[in-house]
Amino acid sequence: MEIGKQQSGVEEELRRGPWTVEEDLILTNYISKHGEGRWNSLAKCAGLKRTGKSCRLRWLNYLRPDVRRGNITAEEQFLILELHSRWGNRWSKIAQHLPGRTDNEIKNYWRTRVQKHANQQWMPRLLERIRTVVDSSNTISNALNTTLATWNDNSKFSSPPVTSCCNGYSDERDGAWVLEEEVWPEFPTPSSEAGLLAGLWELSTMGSNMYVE
DNA sequence: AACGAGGTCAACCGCGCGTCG
DNA sequence: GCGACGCGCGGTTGACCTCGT
Repeated sequence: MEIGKQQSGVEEELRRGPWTVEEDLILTNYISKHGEGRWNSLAKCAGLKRTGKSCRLRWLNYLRPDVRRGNITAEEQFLILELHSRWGNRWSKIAQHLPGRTDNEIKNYWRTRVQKHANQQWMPRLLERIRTVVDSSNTISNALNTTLATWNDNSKFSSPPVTSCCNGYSDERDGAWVLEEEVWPEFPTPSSEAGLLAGLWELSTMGSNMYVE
């Protein structure tokens, strides 16, 4: 384990790297008794040889009781795509709309699974398609799950959900998917922002507990 | 079975902002 | 007004895992 040094006065050994079960227990017990905040003094008072920053990160990203673990659901994927298209890399802001998910988790998810496809030309069309589905469907959760599950399971983000909404071909030069514009079907009136919000509100009433301002 | 490449994710780092004395 | 401090955010790193050859 790498050892760091405090900058001030008396040198004190600081632990870095992965947290042990014992450290997790100490931090959890301390916060349950005294609450969070004042992380630097918290670390000292709890007897942890960690920086306040490290304690805060460990608590917020891992130990907090309401941290939700496990796979990102289709609905969460849609929200991440939608909110990122709106706000960019504002991970903490995006995370506020996915209860139990941390900004770090969303950031990692985006960078490892989505980013390399984010600039492909079908992405805006996919978002538009989902918006339309959300806007026009009375079974929003099912519609989203169907659309995105097909997309994820069959293509691993490497191509748009062509089987359900459009045709396309793989560009010989770089393998990127190219949509054939003319085969896009005409959907009902393009969704308005209000329609999208209504759809997400619908989702929130179906137990997903997600919402948008 | 062994090895390398690529993916995943917890943790760290640097910076900027707000607050307080 | 200014410096110290605490905190939060986004970017990056590196250890570990998985998968293909």
